[in-house]
Amino acid sequence: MSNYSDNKERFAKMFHALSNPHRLALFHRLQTCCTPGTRCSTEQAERFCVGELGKGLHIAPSTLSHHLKELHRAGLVKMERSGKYVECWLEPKVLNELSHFFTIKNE
Amino acid sequence: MSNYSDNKERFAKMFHALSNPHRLALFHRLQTCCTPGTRCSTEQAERFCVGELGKGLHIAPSTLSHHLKELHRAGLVKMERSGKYVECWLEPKVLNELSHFFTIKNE
DNA sequence: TCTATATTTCTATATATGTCGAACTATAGT
DNA sequence: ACTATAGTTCGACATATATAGAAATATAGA
Repeated sequence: MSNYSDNKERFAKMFHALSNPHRLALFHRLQTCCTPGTRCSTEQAERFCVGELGKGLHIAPSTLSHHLKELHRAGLVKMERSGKYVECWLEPKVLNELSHFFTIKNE
Repeated sequence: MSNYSDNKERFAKMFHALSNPHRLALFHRLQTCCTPGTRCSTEQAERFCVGELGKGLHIAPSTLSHHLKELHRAGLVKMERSGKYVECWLEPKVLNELSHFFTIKNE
């Protein structure tokens, strides 16, 4: 189990990635596991391409790319090219780590 | 229930506060609900004074004060003067909010 | 009141970050 | 090969941040 002591820097980097409102919005968009109204059977995050993710954020493509790179480097977002597009998604494992991080410790 | 949409900026500020390794260490020290070996009955975070929190971090008192102020302004840390000291602690409510933030949404 | 301890505020400075536009790379379709 | 679309890299710049030291404030105790 990934505890804080072994991952100080890693957690700090993840929180840094989430500290920018634009990046947080991107992350949040990736968190919705299925289209509204439907219900996912698996706890699987959905995939979005870069352009879709940036919609409504009113930032330049270069800025969008920069922010997704930051999220990727922090280990929060997976990225893979698929033809003309680059797909982005979250690993549920990382979300669980983060969720667990905020439970009060009984060391 | 405090959802993301109503608290975008607030969450970003909390993550920003946690994005610095020194602040993250301070936060983590506050997370231990009781002294090692013991077991807490209540889910109550412990109180530490500013000086105690800074031990082992090797930062100047002014820097320590600055960081705790950031954590406080982000709403993560409560502070109250008690005589010569200033006591710091976490609100379990905020920890729960953050823990919940990382669960996959079924919007 | 004087002193020691705890903490904060102020000021300065080096470094990091967010942002964009221009140029570039990758891919698909004609 | 040419063109359009998707996305990235690079360079520049304005702003934000981490840090420390010096000075100030708060409190307890002699």
